[in-house]
Amino acid sequence: MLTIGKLGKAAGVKVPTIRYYEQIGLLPEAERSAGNQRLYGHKAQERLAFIRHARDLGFTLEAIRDLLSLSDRPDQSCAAADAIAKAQLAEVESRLARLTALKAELERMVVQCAGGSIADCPVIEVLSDHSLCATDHRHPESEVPS
Amino acid sequence: MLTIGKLGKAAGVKVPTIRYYEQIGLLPEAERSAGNQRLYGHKAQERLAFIRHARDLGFTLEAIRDLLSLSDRPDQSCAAADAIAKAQLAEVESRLARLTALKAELERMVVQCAGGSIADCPVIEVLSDHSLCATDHRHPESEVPS
DNA sequence: CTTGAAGCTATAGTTGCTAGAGACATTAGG
DNA sequence: CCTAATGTCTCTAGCAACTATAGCTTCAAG
Repeated sequence: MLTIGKLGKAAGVKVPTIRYYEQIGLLPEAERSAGNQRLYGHKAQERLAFIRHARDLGFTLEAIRDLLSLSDRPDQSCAAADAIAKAQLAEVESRLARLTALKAELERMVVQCAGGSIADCPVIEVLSDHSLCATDHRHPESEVPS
Repeated sequence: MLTIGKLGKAAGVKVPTIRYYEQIGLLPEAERSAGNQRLYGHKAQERLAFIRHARDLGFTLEAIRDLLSLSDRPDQSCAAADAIAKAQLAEVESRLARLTALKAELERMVVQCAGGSIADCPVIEVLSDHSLCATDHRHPESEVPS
């Protein structure tokens, strides 16, 4: 049985984060020692690793909650899990597209800036006047949508 | 003079967001009509467009605050503005790199899933066991760092 | 002159944690 | 066995950047 600190170290997750996951019901309530400290077994360790890995891949806690409850019913179809992963992939792809456009525009700004004064700094200029952007694209709605 | 609603529509910013920007001091306090409603002139409209554009490019509100105060002093050197833009570019590039790695791994998961049962769903499997990831990469620290 | 849209303030909620305070538990060294 | 240093406990508040809600007032059109 591991204390919360060892578990955190093993999984690469900070201690308060583990307690937070328990609080929101992603992890079940842990067993307690005589002195009221949380103790974790192998199952909890696997579950936390799953969560951590999914977070690393950018899944939201809500999506992870769904994936976990799916993985608890191994007999069912994996269509739902596949759908969640596909949605995440689509999300990542759309963010990639947006970031790529941002990168191009930022590069244009930075390259043009030759260290003069603010009055003719292309950084300020481009930000002030959208029409100075490359004309062949629209801006993304926002960088990280709701 | 525009009411807050017209201004929002003109700049593509929601009304509560404008009030929020005023609250945190990004926009100056607006003039008020006889009936206490906010009124905006040309200058405010430009300032809001600047903010909106910078947000679209992923600058934080803190960075925008700095850029705005720089643009208010046109005689100074634009080195600071350039540094902010360069930092933002670096940030975008690092996020691009991370997202590209995520995309590859998600694609692997999704492609392998042939619609069987959860018990052998590659989505769940890969998430459960990190060693099933492509062995030639480490995961990014996190998708969007602090 | 009435009705409905748009505006006002103030507060709370969102996501995914992180930081702090102040008290108790455990462990390593002497 | 005692003490000091960690580790853990609960609880609350804070971060970014908004978004939503409630309950009110003001404005513009018919």
